[in-house]
Amino acid sequence: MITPTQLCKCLGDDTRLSLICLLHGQGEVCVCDLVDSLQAPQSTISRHLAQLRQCELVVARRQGTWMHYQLNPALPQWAAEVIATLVIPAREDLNITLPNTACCG
Amino acid sequence: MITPTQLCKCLGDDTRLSLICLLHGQGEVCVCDLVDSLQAPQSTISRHLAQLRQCELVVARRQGTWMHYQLNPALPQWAAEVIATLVIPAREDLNITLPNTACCG
DNA sequence: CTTTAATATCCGTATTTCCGGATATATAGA
DNA sequence: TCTATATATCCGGAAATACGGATATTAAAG
Repeated sequence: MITPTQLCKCLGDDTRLSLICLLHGQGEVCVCDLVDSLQAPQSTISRHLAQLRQCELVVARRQGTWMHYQLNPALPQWAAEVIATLVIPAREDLNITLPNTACCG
Repeated sequence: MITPTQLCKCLGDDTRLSLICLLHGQGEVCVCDLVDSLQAPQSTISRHLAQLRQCELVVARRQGTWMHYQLNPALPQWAAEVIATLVIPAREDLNITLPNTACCG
């Protein structure tokens, strides 16, 4: 179970917070869309996603060669609440625009 | 003005999160009480307080040789909300017990 | 079984962060 | 002015974190 300190550590990085913003309020998003949106090397995105997975902030589902990520729907309530609160100013600060095109069906 | 990433970085450390827990819901607390409560070297506490000050999460008031800290009452609402949400599980996780004795009048 | 595409992991390096003893600063009181 | 107390800052070293190109893994397709 994630601790408050760990949650903050996870969210205390621009790339990871951006990923959380992209996932929040969406259903599943595949990695290629995340890489596209953030314009960062694939290995960087993948590494941060692994970290978010390890803290159980996100969960992944494989569909063929694609991986679909979403926020862990079973987060403790306080964590979900912190994320929901942060996402609003973070979207503005980090200039996050939700991708409206899915690279994969 | 603090950014969401910066807030999370600040809160993503046991010592700093503990300090925030000790200050939240209290009025002012002096440094000696904080050092006492957290059982950490004075320089460590002072360094973390300086960081919290720099991010404007806390404000300080000098009274003679003592410094009194409190949460910045003028935080952006989202930041205040994140802190209020986090403090509850953090108190439990970090075993924070509020000091009921003030070392200085 | 080979190729191709998507994603994950490895690994050496650069950067950041944290630590705490030593020292500096600031203030009150004698 | 000298002393004592509270707090802040300095500094060198240790530890953690981030980066991204190269490589490995996985699965679909031919």
